[in-house]
Amino acid sequence: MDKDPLIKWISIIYRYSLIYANEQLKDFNISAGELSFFIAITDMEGITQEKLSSYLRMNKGTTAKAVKSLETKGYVIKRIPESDKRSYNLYPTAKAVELRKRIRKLAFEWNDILLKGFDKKRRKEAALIIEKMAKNADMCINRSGEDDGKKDQ
Amino acid sequence: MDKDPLIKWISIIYRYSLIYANEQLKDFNISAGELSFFIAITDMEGITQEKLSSYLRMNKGTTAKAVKSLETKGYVIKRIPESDKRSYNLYPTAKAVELRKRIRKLAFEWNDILLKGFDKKRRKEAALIIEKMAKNADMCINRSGEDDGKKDQ
DNA sequence: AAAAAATAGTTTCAAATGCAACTATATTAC
DNA sequence: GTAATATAGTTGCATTTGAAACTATTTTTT
Repeated sequence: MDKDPLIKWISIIYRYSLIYANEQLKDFNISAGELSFFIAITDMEGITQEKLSSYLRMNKGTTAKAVKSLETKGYVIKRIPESDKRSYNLYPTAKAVELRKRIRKLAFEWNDILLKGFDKKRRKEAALIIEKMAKNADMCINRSGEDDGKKDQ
Repeated sequence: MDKDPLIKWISIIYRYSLIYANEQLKDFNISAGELSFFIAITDMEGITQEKLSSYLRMNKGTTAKAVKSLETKGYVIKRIPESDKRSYNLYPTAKAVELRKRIRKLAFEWNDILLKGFDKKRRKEAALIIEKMAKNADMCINRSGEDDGKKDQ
């Protein structure tokens, strides 16, 4: 049963997610790599790149590039706050806000594809498991995931 | 609960897996991207690139590059079979076979990190869920995953 | 307040990957 | 058996990403 390590399947899910997103986003001039940044910025107006990086667990260089691209494409505006001139607050443009719902929907349609054949209870279980695994990974790499101290359950 | 789409967590798990593997593999002159190819070739001696691509669900171009790199590094030998001169059979070198166990162990140590805090039953459940999700993704992108026809369970 | 350290972001380089066009060989159709 | 199609692999180009070195501010130390 554990002939293949989990990472084999995770890798497939991740790579196919990018393929799917690229296909679906073709008409919007947003790339798969930019998707999570787009969603986060439209959801959390005014967020800084630093916060964005830590929220998505992305390298800050990656964040810089994605944000710059979204800015060039007219989806994001950067504003330097008086309070800290090193940083930017990121705001979605009207054009981005207009697309927000459709783009978010797309991410959740992919959820439904991944969870096809799962009943409600198993969907919830899947979400919990995946999120916990990500937090375990985070804890290992950054020692920053909150270890909730819970024992095996 | 479903504020964030699953892909956010999948992305974190995948990217952190690469970071972990790159760190752990430093001494072996094998990169994270080559890892799954290394394991598959040492497990399935004589496999072709075509089969390898379909087994790992990797683009054949990606496979070609990874295999070439593993060959350059002295881990893989390509042999053209009489039966089909277009293809290669891939064999691990002695050097690869020698490392095989340690490299495989590494992949499963990462499993243990991801599944920290999960009891036996939940580990099995996690493996089933992840594999099913990957097959759902595969089905969507390639219409090739075997749809087992099972209803929601 | 000057020096040192921390923080926010950018840029360069390299790795991982997909796609599409390409070559070479095999198989199928006619 | 030749032409058309399919299959196996390679290569060039683009995207996604991380690491590390860098600049510019801010905060902390002394």
